[in-house]
Amino acid sequence: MVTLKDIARECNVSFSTVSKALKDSPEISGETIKLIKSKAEKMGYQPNIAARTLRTNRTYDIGIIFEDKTGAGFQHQYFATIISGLQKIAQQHGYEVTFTNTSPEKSYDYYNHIKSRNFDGVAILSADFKSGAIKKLVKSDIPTVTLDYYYDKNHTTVMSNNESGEKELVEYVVKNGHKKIAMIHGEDTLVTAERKKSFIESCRKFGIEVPQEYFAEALYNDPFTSAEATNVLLSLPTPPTCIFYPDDYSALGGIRELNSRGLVPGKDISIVGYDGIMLTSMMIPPLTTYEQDGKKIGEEIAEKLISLIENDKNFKHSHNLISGRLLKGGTVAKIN
Amino acid sequence: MVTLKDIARECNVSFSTVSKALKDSPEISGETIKLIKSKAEKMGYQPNIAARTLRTNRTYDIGIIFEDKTGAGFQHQYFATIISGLQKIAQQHGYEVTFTNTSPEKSYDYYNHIKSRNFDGVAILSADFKSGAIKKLVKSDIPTVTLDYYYDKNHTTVMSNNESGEKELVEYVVKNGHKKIAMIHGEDTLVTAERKKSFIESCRKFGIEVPQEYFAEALYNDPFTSAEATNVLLSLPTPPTCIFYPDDYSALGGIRELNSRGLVPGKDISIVGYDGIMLTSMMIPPLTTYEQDGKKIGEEIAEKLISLIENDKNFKHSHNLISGRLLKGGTVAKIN
DNA sequence: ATTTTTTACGAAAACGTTTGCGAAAAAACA
DNA sequence: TGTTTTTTCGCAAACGTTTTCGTAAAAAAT
Repeated sequence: MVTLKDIARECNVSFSTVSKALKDSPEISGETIKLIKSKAEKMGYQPNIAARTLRTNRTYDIGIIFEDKTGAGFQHQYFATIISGLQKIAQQHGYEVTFTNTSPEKSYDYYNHIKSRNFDGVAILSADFKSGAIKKLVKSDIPTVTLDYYYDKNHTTVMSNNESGEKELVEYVVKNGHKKIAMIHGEDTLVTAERKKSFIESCRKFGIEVPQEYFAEALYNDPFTSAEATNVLLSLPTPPTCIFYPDDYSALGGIRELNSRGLVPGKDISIVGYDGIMLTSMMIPPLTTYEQDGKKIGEEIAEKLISLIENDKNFKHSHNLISGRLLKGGTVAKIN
Repeated sequence: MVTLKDIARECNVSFSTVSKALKDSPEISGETIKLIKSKAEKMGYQPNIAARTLRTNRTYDIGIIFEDKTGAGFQHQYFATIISGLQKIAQQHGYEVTFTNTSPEKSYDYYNHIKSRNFDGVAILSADFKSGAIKKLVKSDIPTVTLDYYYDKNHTTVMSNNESGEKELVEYVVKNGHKKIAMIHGEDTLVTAERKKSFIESCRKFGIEVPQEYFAEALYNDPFTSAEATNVLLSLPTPPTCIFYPDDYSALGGIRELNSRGLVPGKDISIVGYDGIMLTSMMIPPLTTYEQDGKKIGEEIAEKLISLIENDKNFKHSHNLISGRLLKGGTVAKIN
């Protein structure tokens, strides 16, 4: 590889002059800068990042923490688009994105690992946020931005707007005449809590008090537990006319159960999903759902993280809500 | 951060002794090794990777090239599982995985960029393999493994076994009595060529010569072009009884078209997909398709790449075929 | 008891940058 | 012309490792 010294030799200057010239130092005259730059270009110079890092403690590398219990991982559209958006912005600013190793063991020391790798910052997309390791990282001097988890005023997070998501869905469903609305929700997380809260309050705004038995728990993105939950809800003395699912995959599981009972979504029963994965738009009828804007979320994470890294003077920690949009499919029947 | 010097001070030895002790050098006595290691552990020592890289030219970092024209990217199950498998193995060997920046411009110098980043090796998952930039990289001294593209004997590739995939599908379909079998294939790539070839030869083995008009082109993973292609095939004087789709998403597009014609897959018409994405197993009936083993492919890529990096003496460049398995859904009707 | 070998460690160079500081040359001023 | 200021550049240290080589002490061999 061609180094600063090689260029220096060609230009008859010292290698420190080359270094300065390449970053437009005012110490170096305009002519020599021009000379050096063209020479460097011609020789195909690329700085050795490791050497730079050693000296400056900057890697231009953003770590991503993505603890993937299921192994199915980021093939979910939500995460895939987030990562895609994140990488796009990072790349625009000259950063690379690396999937940093996640712990098989519990007591993994993320902080030390990341210090060792010299990441400029880290985006925590999926993790056990309550664990000591993650907390230590977030509270440390390493710039971090979290996805869908909120600690306090002293750190930055980007969250999908669950409140508006549920609100829009409820409004749409109620407008179609539904009053007996049930919710199958995911396992107990911050996101789940937010969605439940908004669901309940949105219903209340229309004078609807959702009874306890209209709530059922399933696992996110697991069509089987949601099918079961569907079964439970439909076996109630007064079954709901509309069922909310925690996500689109779960809704598909629900549809299977409904079909086996001879019920057609959008006619005999109404359902809504959450996420807006591509496939649901191709179903017949398309699933009514709330599309989260993963791309935007990823971009926002990258932008916040980079201004944190680069010490933007007017950076303030913030809690960013990214809204998506209602996809009116055909699985909500108009009733009265 | 705690460095070698810090540990040396605590142990009353030189820092070079510490360095050696930590990697079990025979130069250092057993006792001092034990002492140093425990001290290092206690102090939370993590080596500075940048410094190590500068000295050794090793980063323990694997670059991934993933040119994503569509922006939809690795949310496709095939790539997602590949990356997941790759990362798993990499992590087991102490490597990190980074999505290295891909070029918006045509003449991007991957080679220099990767040299600059000091990646130990790079996995080329998706790229313009015929471009000069990629060729230069593959022909260089940087260890590379490619996915689904084959150059020559002097480099290593891992490919999904398209030959056996098509063969198994054809066998299954023929066994169900089909003789008029059409193929919608994707755009012209190496993979497409392999699949077409195997399809034709497998049919021939059963005495079936596929007429020219039974081939139609669509775009991979695009339900709309495949719907159109479906339309063309069904409008033929003698329409096929079974249609092969380039992938599962395309098959879903086909199903829409079939439905709109009042045809039910698995009864009035038969179809098969390719890929085995999770969702197809939840359809009613489930799609008959060939599941590619992305996880295995990713693992194989990582293993090959790492032995290449670590200069395994008995490493030989190879062309690795990874087979998947037939998923017998319910979209192939038995006819006679 | 002397010589040789082995063991166990330290000194120092090197990797390629960035950057503070000093110095020579040029320009400005008196 | 002599002095000061400014411009432009080179020197050298530093970042934290790895690794070669040298060497003192200990052990073994004579």
